[in-house]
Amino acid sequence: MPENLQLELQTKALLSEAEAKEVLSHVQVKTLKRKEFLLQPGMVSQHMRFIESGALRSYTIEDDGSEHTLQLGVEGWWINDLYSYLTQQASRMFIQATEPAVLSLIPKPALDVLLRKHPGLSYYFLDKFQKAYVALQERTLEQLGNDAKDRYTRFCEQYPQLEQRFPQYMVASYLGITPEFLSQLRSKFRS
Amino acid sequence: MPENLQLELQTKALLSEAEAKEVLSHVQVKTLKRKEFLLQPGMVSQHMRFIESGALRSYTIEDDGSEHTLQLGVEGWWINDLYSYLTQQASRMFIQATEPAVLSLIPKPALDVLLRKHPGLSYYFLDKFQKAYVALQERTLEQLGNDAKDRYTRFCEQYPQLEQRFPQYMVASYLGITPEFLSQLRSKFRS
DNA sequence: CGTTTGCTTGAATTCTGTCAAAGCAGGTGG
DNA sequence: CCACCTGCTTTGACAGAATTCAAGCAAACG
Repeated sequence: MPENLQLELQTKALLSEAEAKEVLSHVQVKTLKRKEFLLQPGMVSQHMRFIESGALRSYTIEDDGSEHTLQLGVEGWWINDLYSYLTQQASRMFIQATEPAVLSLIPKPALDVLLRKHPGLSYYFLDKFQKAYVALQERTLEQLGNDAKDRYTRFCEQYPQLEQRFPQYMVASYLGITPEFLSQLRSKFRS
Repeated sequence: MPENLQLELQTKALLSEAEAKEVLSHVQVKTLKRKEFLLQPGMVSQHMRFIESGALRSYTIEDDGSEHTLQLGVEGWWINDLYSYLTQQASRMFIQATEPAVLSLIPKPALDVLLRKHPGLSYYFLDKFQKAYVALQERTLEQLGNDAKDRYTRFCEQYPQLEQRFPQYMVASYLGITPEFLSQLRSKFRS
């Protein structure tokens, strides 16, 4: 069932087919309908979550009711509240399917054992973690100095898949602007 | 000499005095004059760096010449380009003393060995990494939804030490606004 | 179908950046 | 000790960027 994860493990984590199968033996498959939640505030993230198919986003809701999008993800990506997963503390985020989705979940206890057993897997996740950190740093620097137009064009260059796949208002909330203003930007671009 | 680091190791990493001394035996002390650089683009970060005294900031310079401040730090804090340190790739950042400073440097090879030897030290740095990640995430979310006034007031609440210690234009560049506008905000606050 | 959900548009308003000028130190050299 | 830098801050006028609010429209959904 989790073919994409197996492919990822063999081509990116460089596991043998047997090793990959061993990892997969611990995997639970989870199917989500559109708008269904994978994680909600108060819950503790118990799994590493790989998107086999579909699309999800993680976001917070502030006291004033505004939504802030932290991550958008599609098939082939990992999506999680890393803070909650690593510290086993209550999350403050929502992770919701924006399309019907299928996920492969690796329970944390099982993964902890597997990581010690398979160095390739450790390197893979260490690399993922470092990249997540750097990406966040990049995003912080991006937001510091560029106006909305620049941030939007860079977003489109960097993630052409996402721009078309998610509703505009989610992209807007990822970029930190209002949907109305993003609509204006887009209309300027068309002309 | 590195009394503050010893204190940190014993009270926060919960090392015994003997363990702390062992770590300190690998430490190099580095003294910086005001405006001197600890790291510049192209260099690889070879050490974990603890600020014994003084103040530093890390920042990037974009193609258009604008500066973006990533971190401000004072005595008792760690300062580094974690990306460069972890991956041993060339940095793209400046780290510069904004006041005369004294730092304790732990070379990466020595620290790697020490981490394996002293679980308390591992937990300490793991916790630091996680907190760095979460802080970055918080900052990203902060920038997404709040206007400059709110970001500034939160900054003052969260880091009252920093607000008084660094020139306004650095605080402005940390917050992602112009120094002139920060000046206006401040004058509004006084009245 | 009707309902929901998301997108577009425009006008008024607020927020923030730009530019230029002046003020205010702290440090330096004479 | 003073005069002069130099670097940083303040101020104000203005332009541009972005939000808010309200209305209408289109597509998707059940």
